[in-house]
Amino acid sequence: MELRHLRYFVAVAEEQNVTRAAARLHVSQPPVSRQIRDLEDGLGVTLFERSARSVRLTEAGRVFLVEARAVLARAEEAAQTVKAIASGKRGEIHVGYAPSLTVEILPHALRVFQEKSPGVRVSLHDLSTEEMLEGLHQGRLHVALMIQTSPKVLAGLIFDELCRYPVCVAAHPAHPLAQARTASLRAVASERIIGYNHEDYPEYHEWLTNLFAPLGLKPHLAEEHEGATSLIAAVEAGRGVALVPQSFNCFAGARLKMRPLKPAPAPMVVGVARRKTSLPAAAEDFVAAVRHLPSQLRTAARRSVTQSSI
Amino acid sequence: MELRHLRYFVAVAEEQNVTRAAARLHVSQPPVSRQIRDLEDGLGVTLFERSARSVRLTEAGRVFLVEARAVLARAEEAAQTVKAIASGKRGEIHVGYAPSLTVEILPHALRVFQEKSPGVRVSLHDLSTEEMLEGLHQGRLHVALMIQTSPKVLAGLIFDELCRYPVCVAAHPAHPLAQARTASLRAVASERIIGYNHEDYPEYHEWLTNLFAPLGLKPHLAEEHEGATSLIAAVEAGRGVALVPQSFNCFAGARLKMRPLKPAPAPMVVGVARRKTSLPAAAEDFVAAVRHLPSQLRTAARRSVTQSSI
DNA sequence: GCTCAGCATACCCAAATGGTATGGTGGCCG
DNA sequence: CGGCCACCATACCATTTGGGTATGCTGAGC
Repeated sequence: MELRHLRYFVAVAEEQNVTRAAARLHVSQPPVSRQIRDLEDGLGVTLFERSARSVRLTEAGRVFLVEARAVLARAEEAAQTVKAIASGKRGEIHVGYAPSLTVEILPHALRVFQEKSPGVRVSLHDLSTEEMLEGLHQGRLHVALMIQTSPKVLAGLIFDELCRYPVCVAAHPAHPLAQARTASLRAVASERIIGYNHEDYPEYHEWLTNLFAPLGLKPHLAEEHEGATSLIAAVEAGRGVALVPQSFNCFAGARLKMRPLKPAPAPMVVGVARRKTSLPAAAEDFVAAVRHLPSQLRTAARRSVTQSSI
Repeated sequence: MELRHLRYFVAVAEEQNVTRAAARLHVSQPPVSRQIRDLEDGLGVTLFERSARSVRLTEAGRVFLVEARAVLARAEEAAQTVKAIASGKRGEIHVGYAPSLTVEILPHALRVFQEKSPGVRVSLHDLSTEEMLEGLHQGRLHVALMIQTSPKVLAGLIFDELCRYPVCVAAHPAHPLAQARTASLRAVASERIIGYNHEDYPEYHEWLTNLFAPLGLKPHLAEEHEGATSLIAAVEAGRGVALVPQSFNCFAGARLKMRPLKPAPAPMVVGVARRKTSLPAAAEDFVAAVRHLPSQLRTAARRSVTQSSI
């Protein structure tokens, strides 16, 4: 049994007439007769009572008509659904994100994307850097909004920069470092540093070491946290200071003070990562939406530092 | 798109391997590759990510897999359903019946039939003779359990006799005719006769006239009713007597007394009528079930007359 | 870098689909 | 009641298409 048989059958059943059905199907009459016969033979069931002048559905045929219509409708629906998904009009995408780095860009990206692709569900996953890399490789994630890492860690992935944030010291408002407009690395070097752990943030330690190396200093990494939330809590508790991108400012709010480092080291780069292998259209669309950030967001880092640093 | 495409697609998707899928489908590998390609072309959607070594579903393909399975399952179900109906294992049949004539045979027939065809629903329709004839011709009824009528009224139908009942006089228990063991036609001729109307019971009047004609008498048809229920009510009310088959006895119970005519005229024949054109298997089965009545039911008429007439 | 698993391509043959011509049958109208 | 016509079935041919075999190509793994 093929869908063609069902299409022919439905046409004949609806027209109650082989010749008209053939016209409707844009074929001649004999093939229709034969396909119907083949269908009946295949099922082992007589679907039409035939006379020389007419065809009429049998009881079994009447039931089969509704079944055949249902099958054809389901098939048509399947085709439509898959087309919608392939074109990015429908579907679901899984997006990993680092909340502390994306507080500014993610809401905007979501708004732009949902306007363009209202039928696509965006599933957001708050993950560590390592979890995002793993998720991308395993295919569980389509895209990830994350800190830029070295090319070797990004192997097999494509990373596009979205914005840069100056490195800041985050400290309790009463902390001495919070009293000046800026902070020096040298001053930070004598503080307990609250940082990230190695398992979840594979390049954080290396970055931290490299930051202090030019001055011949070594950071005192006093605590390692699993994420921004507990890190902020530790800093707020006065257990030390953290070196974080300026985007933390929105995230931590008034609980911490942020002070840019002076002289400013290389800024921290936030971007979107995805697998090199082809993505579903909806995920591509999401990347496109997130990539054309308004310029104010790209430079927002500096603006907002200015706003909050006094 | 044909079901074959879906079958091949599901096989490849499930095996994650074209070669194994081909083996499962009992065809060689190249046709499978091509059918998948044709399917993708037809849909305009890439369903597999191909490498030289493997095929993997795309996101669209993953969705299409569940859709394709659903379509195939629905098609399979349609085939099974229609086979079950054609073989008489499932379905619904519409049976017309005259309650007063079938009180004995219908329950038995239903029991036998439902035991043999538990999946078939029997829809019973309490109808007049005329309604049954019309229903059979229009196809609304598959079979009818009814009084035998003349061949010209049964044109296009097949009638099989099931049982015969002696003609009885039905009267109120206090009525003079109810006092003797039997009744003569001559005695009945002087009574008001409660009968059926012409529209619903086309041959009743003729039968009544012919019954009295040999004696040179004419019946006094005082009332015409639409069915047995109101006829019984009228007789019970003492408005007259009725000439009915002996099967009325079970139906009317103690409300009326039944007395066989003596000498006995030709008995009334109850049988099963159906269209000459082919019936659904379930309806054929029903006819078969109703036809092999146990002999006690065929002769029950006389037995039960004997039982109740004293 | 060699091997091999595994998908794609090329090409051929057979089967199946669709077309044309025609036969057969039953209803309908003159 | 007989001829006509509508309409389905059959016969047969042409074209398409599905399936088979042979083989090429590519990338993973040893």
